[in-house]
Parts: sequence; C-alpha cells; structure tokens
Amino acid sequence: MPATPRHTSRARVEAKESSILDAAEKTFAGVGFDGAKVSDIARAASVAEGTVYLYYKNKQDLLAGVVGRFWTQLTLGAEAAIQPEATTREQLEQLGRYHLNSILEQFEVVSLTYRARPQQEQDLDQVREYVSVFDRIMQRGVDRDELPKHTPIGQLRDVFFGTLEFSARTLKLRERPYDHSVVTNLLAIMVGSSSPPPSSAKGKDKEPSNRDLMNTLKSIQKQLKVADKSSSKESS
Amino acid sequence: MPATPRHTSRARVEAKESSILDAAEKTFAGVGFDGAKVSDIARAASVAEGTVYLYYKNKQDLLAGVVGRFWTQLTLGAEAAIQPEATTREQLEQLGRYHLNSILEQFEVVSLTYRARPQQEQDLDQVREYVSVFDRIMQRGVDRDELPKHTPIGQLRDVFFGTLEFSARTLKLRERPYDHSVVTNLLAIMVGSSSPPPSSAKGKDKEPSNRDLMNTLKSIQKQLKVADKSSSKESS
DNA sequence: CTACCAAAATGATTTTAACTCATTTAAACT
DNA sequence: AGTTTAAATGAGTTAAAATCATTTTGGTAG
Repeated sequence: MPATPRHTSRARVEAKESSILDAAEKTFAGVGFDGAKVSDIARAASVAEGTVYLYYKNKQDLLAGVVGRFWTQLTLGAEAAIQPEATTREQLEQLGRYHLNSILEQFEVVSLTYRARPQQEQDLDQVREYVSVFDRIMQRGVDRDELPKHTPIGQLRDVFFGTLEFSARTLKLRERPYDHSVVTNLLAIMVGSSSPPPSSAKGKDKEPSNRDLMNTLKSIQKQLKVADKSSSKESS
Repeated sequence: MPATPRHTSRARVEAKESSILDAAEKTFAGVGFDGAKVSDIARAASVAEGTVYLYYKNKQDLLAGVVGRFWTQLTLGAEAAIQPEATTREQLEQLGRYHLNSILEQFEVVSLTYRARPQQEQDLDQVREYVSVFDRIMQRGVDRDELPKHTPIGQLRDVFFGTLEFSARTLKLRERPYDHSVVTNLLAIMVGSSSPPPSSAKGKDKEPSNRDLMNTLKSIQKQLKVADKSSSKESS
C-alpha cells in the first residue's frame, strides 16, 4: 500500500498517483463522472485497471482525489494572488477576480465538486481551507478597523461565494467570458462602492490595469498546475 | 405507451406515473441517486421493474422527473406566498423567506438538482420558470419606480439565489434551523436597510444599494439575531 | 551475480445493477 | 360473448465497477 512504503521510493509512488489523478481529471472533465470508465482512465494513465484500485478505494474516491487536489491548488493560487499590504477592499477584489476567473476556466472540475460532496459525510476539507482565505481577509479587516467590529463574516462569505458561483453559471450558460463587473458590483453591495459606479455606461472599454491582473492570475495558475503535492488517502 | 392513450383513461396513467415519482423521490432523498436501485423504487411503487421503464427512459430521466416536479411545485408555492399588492421590498422578503425555508425543508431534493442538470444539454426548464418569479417582482419594481431604471436584475438574481443557497448549505452543515435574519441581511445589502428608499426624491439615485461601508454593515449587524461567532473556527 | 522477498502491478473473473424484450394480463369497444 | 390493443411483467442480457490469484519488479543480502 502507498501508505507505508518500505521498499519503493516515495517519489515514484507519488508520481504514479499524480499521473492517475491527471488522467482521471482529464477524463472526468471530458465526459463527466458517469461517462468515464475506470478502464479508460487506467489506459490514459498507462496502468492496468486494477492498479487504479491500489491507489483509490473506488471510483468515488478517485473523484474525491481529483476535486481535493483542485481546491488545494486553488487555495495556493488565491494566497499568491492577494497582496498582503493591500486594503481589505482591494484584497476582496483580488480574491473575487481570482475566484471567478478560476471557476470559469475550470468549470467542469468545479462542477465535479457537487458529485464528490454529498457522498462523504464530512465535507471536503480542501474546500473549507479555501473559503478560510476569505475569512482571514475579513478578520484582518476587522482587526484593522477597516470593517465594523461585529461584521458577520460567515454570512458575507455565503454572499461572496454564492453570488460568484451563480454568476459563473450564468456566464457559462450565456457563453460569456469572464466579466470583471460582476466582482465590482458584488463588492459594491458588500462593502460599498469606492470605485467608479459600475453600471451607467455599459462596459465597452476594458480597463487596462484589469488586464494586467488577469494575465498575472493566469500565469500563476498555470505554474501551480505543474508543481503539485497533494495526497489523498484516508477514505472511509 | 402513455404518450398516446387511446384506450386507457389519462387519469389512471398519471396516477401511476405520480406514484412512481413519489417512490423515486423518497428513495433518492433517502439513499441518494447512486445508492438507489431501480428495483427498490419499483417495489416501493408496487410495480415491476420493467414498468418503471415504460414511464421513464432510464434512471436519469426518472431523476429529471422528480426534480422537475419539485421545482414546478416550488414555483406554485412561491406565487402563492407573494402578496400581489405588497411593495417590491416586501415581495422580495416573502420570496426570500419562502425560498430559504423550502430548500432547507427539502434539502435532499434540491441537492438532486445538481445530479440532473449537467446531463441534459438543455437546462431544466422548471428551474428557469422558478427564477423568473424573481425577475417579475424586480421588473414590476422598476416599472413602479420602486427600483432604479437600470437595475441589473440578472446580476441581482445571482446574488439573491446564490446567497440563499449557500446560506442554506451553511445552516445545514451547522445543523441550524431556518433563520430569518439571513433573508433580512440579504435584502439589506440588495436594496438597502428596512425602510424602503424614497423612489424619485433624488434625481441621480440610480444605484440600488451603494451605501457607505460602515452604515450598510452596521445596519446589518443590528438585525442580526443569531450571532455568527462560530464562523472563524478554522484558524490553521 | 544470484537468490530471495515483499511491494507493486496485472488482467481475467466475479459481482452488481441498469436496462431489454418475449410473454402474459388487463382493459376497451363491439 | 370475442377481438384487439395497451399495459405490465420479470427472467434474461449486458456493461462496467470492483476483486483477487498470479506475475512482475526492484531492492537487499549472501
């Protein structure tokens, strides 16, 4: 078992585990969870079907591995995208942009989260770690007196992520690309508007500084994809 | 086939179809989509396994039937819960209460929606019909000058339903009951605090909610009934 | 280098559950 | 009554997940 390797080097085992995850992610994203056959995933990873079950208890556990790794990397990317010295409002905007952009780019993997969540009694730890990035920004805002002392962080978290996720679905449904105004408007109702008002002139000119950040975020994400060190074991 | 009944009365066919749906809903809600066997559903509906397939093409189609019926009834309930003569803000509050309460009460069926959606290329029509209830309230608000002329209804719809759905998940996760303050706070940030803003007093008042940061959040916290202390548990 | 051993990998076999279809049963209409 | 056609049945088929006896690999020691 990969849990207690005595003979084989850990690096090799993790490389194989990661290559199975890669194949699974590609297959799941392409044809969906139900459409994906474990035998296809095994072939894509260049292993036998039985080998997959050495690393993952079953197909559901494999999905949990894919989804867990995704959120772990999303957390790393979010932390990289947030400037530590920025104001709370700026940090929220950075997180909002990063989040919306990421879930749009990897929409299929995000959707898989809903297939993984209900089965495990305990929610996905990696998702909780991710949303705690928001909590930390808000808590710092309170500590710095940029936000009222008893700001209901938990409720605003639902506003923040709930709105962004539903907005992403709407954009996907209408086959529209990332739209920065979604984040701007969300921040406006969450913490008031300190930037130019969102609507009036219908967004026909993209802000150039906006593009810079977008490109930055994309390159960050791609870098994170290469270097990965997630481990999924301990499944019930 | 039930599609073209010449001999048999339509009522009987629909009764049987409905009883199969009842059994399927109960089973799906109880053990989940994957955990439910069609043979179990058939037994619960007192029909043979093959009979299920006379009414529904496959298991996925059966799920779509369950989920579709749920949202259709939710639409009817929502329309009944809204007083036609009430102000826009009151109507939004009525819809918000009804929505949050309903999805908390039938959380399992709502979750099944995510299993039904991705498979059909066309989204569930019944869900779209449901959210259009919100759109109509907002449009009437605009027509009556209770809302600014260029209110971004589509974006606020994502705020509304996204927030309520994520809030419902949070409440479920923490095993908390329906909490009216969630709706109150949501409305506060969407259309301002409890007293409806005078519609056409100020000439340039077109943004729905841009209050100052402190004022908005302070009005929220006053209306908070259940403290949100436990939100910052995970300080890793 | 060869022998040895345990971890790792394999893929044929088993199991499970969705789905089918030849047959039977029930209902409608004359 | 008898005829016809719809509706229902459940044993049988099929496909894919999961298993496990066997083989291969790679590290270690004599």
